[in-house]
Amino acid sequence: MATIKDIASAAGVSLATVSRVINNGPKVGDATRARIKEIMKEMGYRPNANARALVTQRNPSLGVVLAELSDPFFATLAHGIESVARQKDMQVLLSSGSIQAKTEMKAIDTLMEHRCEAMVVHSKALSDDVLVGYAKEIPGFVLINRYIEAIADRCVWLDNYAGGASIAKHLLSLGHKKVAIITSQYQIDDPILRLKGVEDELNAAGISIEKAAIELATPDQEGGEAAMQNLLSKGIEFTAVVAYNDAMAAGAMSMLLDHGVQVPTEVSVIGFDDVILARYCRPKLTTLKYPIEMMGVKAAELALSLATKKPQAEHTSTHKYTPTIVKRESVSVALK
Amino acid sequence: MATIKDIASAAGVSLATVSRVINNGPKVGDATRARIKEIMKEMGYRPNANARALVTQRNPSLGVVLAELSDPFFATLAHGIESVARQKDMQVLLSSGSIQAKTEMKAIDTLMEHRCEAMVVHSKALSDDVLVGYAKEIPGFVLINRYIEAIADRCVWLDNYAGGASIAKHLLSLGHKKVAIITSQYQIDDPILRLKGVEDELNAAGISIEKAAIELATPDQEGGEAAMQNLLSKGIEFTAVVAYNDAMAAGAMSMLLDHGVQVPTEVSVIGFDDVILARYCRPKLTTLKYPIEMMGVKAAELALSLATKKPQAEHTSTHKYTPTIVKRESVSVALK
DNA sequence: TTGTATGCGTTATCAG
DNA sequence: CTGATAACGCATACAA
Repeated sequence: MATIKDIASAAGVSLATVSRVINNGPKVGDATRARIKEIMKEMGYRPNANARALVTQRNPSLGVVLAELSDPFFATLAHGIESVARQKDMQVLLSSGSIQAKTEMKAIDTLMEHRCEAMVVHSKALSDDVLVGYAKEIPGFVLINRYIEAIADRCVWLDNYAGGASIAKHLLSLGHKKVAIITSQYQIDDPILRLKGVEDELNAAGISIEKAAIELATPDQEGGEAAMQNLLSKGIEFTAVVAYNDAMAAGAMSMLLDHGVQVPTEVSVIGFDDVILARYCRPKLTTLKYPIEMMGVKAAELALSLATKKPQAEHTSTHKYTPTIVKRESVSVALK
Repeated sequence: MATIKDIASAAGVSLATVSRVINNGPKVGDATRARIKEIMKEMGYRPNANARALVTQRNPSLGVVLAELSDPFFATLAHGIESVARQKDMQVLLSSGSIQAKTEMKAIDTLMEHRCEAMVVHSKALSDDVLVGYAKEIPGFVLINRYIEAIADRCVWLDNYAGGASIAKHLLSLGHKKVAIITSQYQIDDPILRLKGVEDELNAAGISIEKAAIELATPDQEGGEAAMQNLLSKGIEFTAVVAYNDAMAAGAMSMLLDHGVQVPTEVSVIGFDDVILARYCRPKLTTLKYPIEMMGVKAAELALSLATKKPQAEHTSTHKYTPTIVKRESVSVALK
């Protein structure tokens, strides 16, 4: 592959001159500039980003680590991030962490080795301390979907507890008293906080959820189905079920429908996230909107701004988002 | 950030020795090796991937360009690709092309500048010639979801025509004679070929589709809804509608249901892709399985193998996939 | 306006 | 076993 040197000798000029036209340097004669550009086209010259990064001491790229790309939720997040990267002419380096401490750490390390100046990472498996350590080492390090006190200004996160609480409020307002829970078997903070939000609010209204009415399963459709299956076969009574996310809600709804239970007439179902399928399933899912794309955009912008050591523009010191309820068809007033 | 030189002087050895321990070089004393490793930990040393790529003349990374990450279809594709990259310790560089020639080209160019040794690209907007040009220049260049004769062995693609044909066959076998089409307004080859497959097969059975029964719209839920809306208000008669993809099918089905038309009793609906929502919507969508993740894996492996100039192992010279029908609930025998 | 020289962090080729 | 030293491709301060 042609290098800057090849171009230089082909054009009969020095390296420096070629370098100048590449970078739109100011002091180059129009004639030479044109000629050099011409030659570059002919020879199919491509600047070597690695060499440039080395000498420049900066790699205009944004590292991203998330759990599973196949999950529509993360895909949407990635889309948000990617859009700002593209707009700012940043290359995105992507790694999957798959919620395992070792993998997540390796992903971040690799990104660091590439010296990408900004990174937004989704990590559930790594400890606070480790993450704080990275944050200290990398100016443009931003955490998405996680809140750590010590680096609050580097976290873009959702108030899961508030989300749980507003679900409970909504259900309460509709007269529901018997509610079942279908949550994730992975006891990371998201499901824990959501559940606590629901329970606290319910308790405040004098309602408590029995242990048996809480099912844990994989946070996907299959999990939702299995959980509902269990609930049904245990003979638990409920007029509403709150699911950890839309996928589980959809799975639960499928199972309900398959068993001849009407939704929402007999049982109301509420999800979380408002991913695309919430609008596709029948009945359309009432859920909580998780503004994940917006948060991805925010996180990317924050990371970039932090990386370029901009003044404290973005340092509002808190980047909390609150989910809002989206009322569709799967929730109605309690029957009994 | 600490460099290899810093480590060397801190350890009182030469650069070469440090480099050796980094790369697990063979000839280093155990004592020195241990000591150097220790020092590297202490100083938080991270090899600089850019410098390494420069001198090594190889960047162990896989470039990926696709249309829209937010689309579950592409997310699944990306997931397949990413999984093989991770397994082979390759960093993935991701770019979105958004189906615009300029953007797609820029994405590829950027990837080239980074000298990634393999790339799998999804391009609909670029011309055959341009793509062939890239393929010639980049050994590890693989095209996904597109077939170009001249570089057949670099294409991992789906036989859309055959897919269309098998849809028609299925419908025919169920006695459908009046079928409407909802397709994409973007007239790239996928929709064109699928449609042709359907029409040819139908024609062979003596059935033709009237122009008015073919609706174009955006290839998403909204498009599907709008298209069905049009069909309905034009008073077109049909017992089956074949949609360009699952999203449009789901949209169409929504609209049908909203208008009190039973699916599949009165009208059958068939999709394409078998993305996740096909299993979530009610009735569950009968569709054609597009083995996109598998194809992503294949494309990535092919690209990597091509890049490392492996023998002609993978060069079966054709990487065609054929979609297969997945029978669920949205299609039944024709009513009338 | 253009050229020369130096160094960015590593690897690799030689010698010791 | 270990140490100099020359690239790698490019940007840039300093000369001319």
